[in-house]
Amino acid sequence: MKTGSNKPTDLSAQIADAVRDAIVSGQLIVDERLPSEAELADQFAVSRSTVREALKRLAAQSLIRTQRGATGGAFVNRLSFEDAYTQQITTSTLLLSMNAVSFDTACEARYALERACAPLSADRRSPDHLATMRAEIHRQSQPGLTDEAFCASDVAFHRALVDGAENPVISYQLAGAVEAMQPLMNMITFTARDRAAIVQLHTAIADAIEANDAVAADAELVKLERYTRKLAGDVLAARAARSSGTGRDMSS
Amino acid sequence: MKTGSNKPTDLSAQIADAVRDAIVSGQLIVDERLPSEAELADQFAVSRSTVREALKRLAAQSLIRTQRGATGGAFVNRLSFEDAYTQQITTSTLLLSMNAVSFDTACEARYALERACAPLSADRRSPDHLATMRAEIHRQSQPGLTDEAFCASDVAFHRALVDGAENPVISYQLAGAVEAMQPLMNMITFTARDRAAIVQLHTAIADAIEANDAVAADAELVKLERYTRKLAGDVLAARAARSSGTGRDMSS
DNA sequence: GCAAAGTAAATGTCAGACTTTTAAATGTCT
DNA sequence: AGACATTTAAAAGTCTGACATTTACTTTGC
Repeated sequence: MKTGSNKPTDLSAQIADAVRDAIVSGQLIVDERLPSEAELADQFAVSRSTVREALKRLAAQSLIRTQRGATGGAFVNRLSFEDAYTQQITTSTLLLSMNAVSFDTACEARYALERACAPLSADRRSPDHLATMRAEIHRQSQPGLTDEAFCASDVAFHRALVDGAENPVISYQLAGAVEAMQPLMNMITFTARDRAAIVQLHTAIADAIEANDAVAADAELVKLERYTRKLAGDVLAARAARSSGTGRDMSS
Repeated sequence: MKTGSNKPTDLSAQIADAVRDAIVSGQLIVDERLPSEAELADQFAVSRSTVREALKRLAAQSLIRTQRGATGGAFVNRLSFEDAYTQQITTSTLLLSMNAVSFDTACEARYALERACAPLSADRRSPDHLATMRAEIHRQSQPGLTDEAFCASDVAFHRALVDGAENPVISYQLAGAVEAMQPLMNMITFTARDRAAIVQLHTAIADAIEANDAVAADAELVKLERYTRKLAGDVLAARAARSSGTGRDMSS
């Protein structure tokens, strides 16, 4: 696949690739110390600056961490779920915002994946997750809430639903799908009626999860997806009616 | 959440964060050119090397690309799905290999998500996807295949299934879940009987997808998941029987 | 024996020079 | 005038050497 000899890239990129391969292939194990910058510079026959640029690339991917001082250096980093979450979220968000992904496509993906973990969540959810869901529903019922805060609470609600599956890998995978939707949702202005409808659907979902009723949870999620897409469709239609060519819109 | 003033991090990290924020928040748009390294060094009142290290960090996340020459510079990069795929895959793979995730947890996540897109795939799959699936099944039936090649073909089969949903966001999200399983699967030695069973299940899945039968596809995926977990469980049991403390195993 | 001072090794930062790449401006020939 | 060659300038890429800062270890002095 990657023949490598594609383009004679930067030296720093080549070095970063070499070290990355060593980490991914297991030649360098977690918490192992890399040679010092000076030694690496010798080994690769480049200057220290070049090595440093390579190390910064790896640090940006959380593959290594660096410590200063006498026993310091660059160490292979244990990629934490938390780090992976945040990376996933930024990547997903940018992917959606930069690639003219239609609202429908993103929405479909999100609800398809979310419905996948609803049965697991219905089976395993802890009181904690339920409490979070209820708390977010309550917040969403507050009248003074801005649209942004409403969306943020919406995300928190769905995160709790996903986390209820008690599977960190699923939580990680869905972090991107759920959070990346928020900027898209922020384009919608929620009327009081919209909010009431959403709160009602959220309540139904929470009820189903609490009752360990996977089928009901799925059904309510489908309703919520339909409602969300309808809202977005209305926004789109309204925009199209107002102006027929004012920059970027939400569709493809 | 992130108060920012946590630790007085590196200058290069601070600068990278500042530029990243500008990109994510939309202050810098796709293909826009950043100031030259020298100008950035002036603006942030640091040396050019420091700016360069910051830019390398961003380049590692595919947030910017750089061009040499007269009209060159650093440009905000449109994050392509392809780039996002590969990032997702390395991150997911490392996450699993470094965090003592049990085979069952990873497997559950993968099949939960894969089952989520089976209905979509059954609905929309193109002849191309079907052809790929059939081709991979055929390859898996070849006798001389190594275990690694068998696993790689397995991944390709499932990728085709996922891609059949014709939703790039789903394909992106599942790339990690599917590919990251391969190293774990590679620990299994497949007997001829195992392979035959898997090929049969794959065939059933392909048949269901071809017949637009979402329910059947889901059922076969469940069977495949069960079979896979059983295989892994046997490997685990065999190891536990042989030696009761030889380094890392596949469980938590 | 223990605390303070010193030392060494490592990363972090800086300044400046040189190299390479690239596009555009300029010049030259037909 | 147009096509081709040459020069030039701007930018990233690389190298060298120096200094600053951090941190663990060692030595010294009491």
